Amino acid sequence: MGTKERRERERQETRDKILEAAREMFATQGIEATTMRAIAQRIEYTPTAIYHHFKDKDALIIELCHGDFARLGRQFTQMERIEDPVERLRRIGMAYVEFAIHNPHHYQIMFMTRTPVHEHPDKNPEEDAYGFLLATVQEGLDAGRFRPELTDAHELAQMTWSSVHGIISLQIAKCHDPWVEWRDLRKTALAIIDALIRGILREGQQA
Amino acid sequence: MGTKERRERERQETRDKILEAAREMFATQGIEATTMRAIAQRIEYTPTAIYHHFKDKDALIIELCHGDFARLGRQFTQMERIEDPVERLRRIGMAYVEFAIHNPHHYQIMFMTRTPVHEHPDKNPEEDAYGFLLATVQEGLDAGRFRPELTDAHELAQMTWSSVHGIISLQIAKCHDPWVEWRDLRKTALAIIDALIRGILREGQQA
DNA sequence: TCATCCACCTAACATCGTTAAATCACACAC
DNA sequence: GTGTGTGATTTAACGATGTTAGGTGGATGA
Repeated sequence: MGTKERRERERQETRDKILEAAREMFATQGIEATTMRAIAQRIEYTPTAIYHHFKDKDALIIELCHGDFARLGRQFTQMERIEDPVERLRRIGMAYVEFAIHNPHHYQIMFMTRTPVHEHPDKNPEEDAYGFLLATVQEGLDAGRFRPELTDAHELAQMTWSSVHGIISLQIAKCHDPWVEWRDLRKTALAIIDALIRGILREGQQA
Repeated sequence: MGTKERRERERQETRDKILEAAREMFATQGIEATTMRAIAQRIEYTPTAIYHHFKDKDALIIELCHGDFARLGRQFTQMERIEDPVERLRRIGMAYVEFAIHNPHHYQIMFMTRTPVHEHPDKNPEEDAYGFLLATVQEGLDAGRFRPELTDAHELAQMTWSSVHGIISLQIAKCHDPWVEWRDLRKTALAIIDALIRGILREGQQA
């Protein structure tokens, strides 16, 4: 008799309903403005019901981040078939930008706020976006594509990552400030990626 | 009789005490964790007293930001005497990094969070850090130092700004995450600035 | 002397995340 | 069928937050 299984399934269903509601409300209203009571009301439950499925609001956020990191990682691994590691680097950068444009609020949670510790998931390579970037950089390093003074894969990965993150996060945080004439995000991001790649490539390796 | 002046001065004094307390508590505990009640207790006032000097917590934050932007702008204008605009660009970037290292919490408020509208101050050039960056880039542009496809001063300013902001903000937000082996901030930032500048300079203009 | 003013305080409100304890529905043992 | 759990959900509340209405008290100025 599968009553236990059904119970488990039902439990999972309401858990998913919570996640789904939280996901959309975080994305549209922002994380701070989304209250536990509001999430509960949305799925026609009582606020306390959520605490039966998640320890607290942070746990809810972390779980959502988990899924988002996995999605981002999957986007990256689609670039696996690109032979040239430098070209792959460029494409990773643009995929990152697209992710941010389509999920600005989640981007903010994932990369712009101090998340509560949040240890690494199960190192599943499909979800490990940073690992994929690191591997790509290492490949370029092994092929001798970069300038001789750049030998640290982590440093190179962090350089490329942060240079796209910079323009994304500034525009997310400051897009409404009138004292900067913002340019198109995709265009500026591409210019940054191109400039940075030019700047890290060994002489004679320019595309 | 200067009683009116004295009253005004006294008012200003407690106002400054509030600002000073808030400044330090924001810097050490973080902005969210610093409560209005705590600020009040620190200066031995009642929470409501603060509201006699500032409309609300946001107004307090904005006022502090104001001062911080001015400080940053003053740091920048110290580079005025550097002749070469490209070298000045590099030095601006490093000054920006130093500012962030010494004021991480304020940096977070100034550049990593959506501040409530916060219109531009009085365009005082001494406080307008972005304006100073923009002027430097324009100077390099006029001197024909950059690649021919890069003609927009705002785009160039945003490229250089965001590439240093990227590594700073990532390390501030994610420095405790164990899934990235962070490198020294100053070193990585310098590598990024150098790479980016190499990547935007016209051929034959390399330092 | 007395009304005024203004900095400041007392007391409270609404809302937040969160928790202890009660309730309710339903599967199971006898 | 009747207790007996068990586990999902609710009721009611707690403490903390930002904030506000209304009062207090002491110096000012006529």
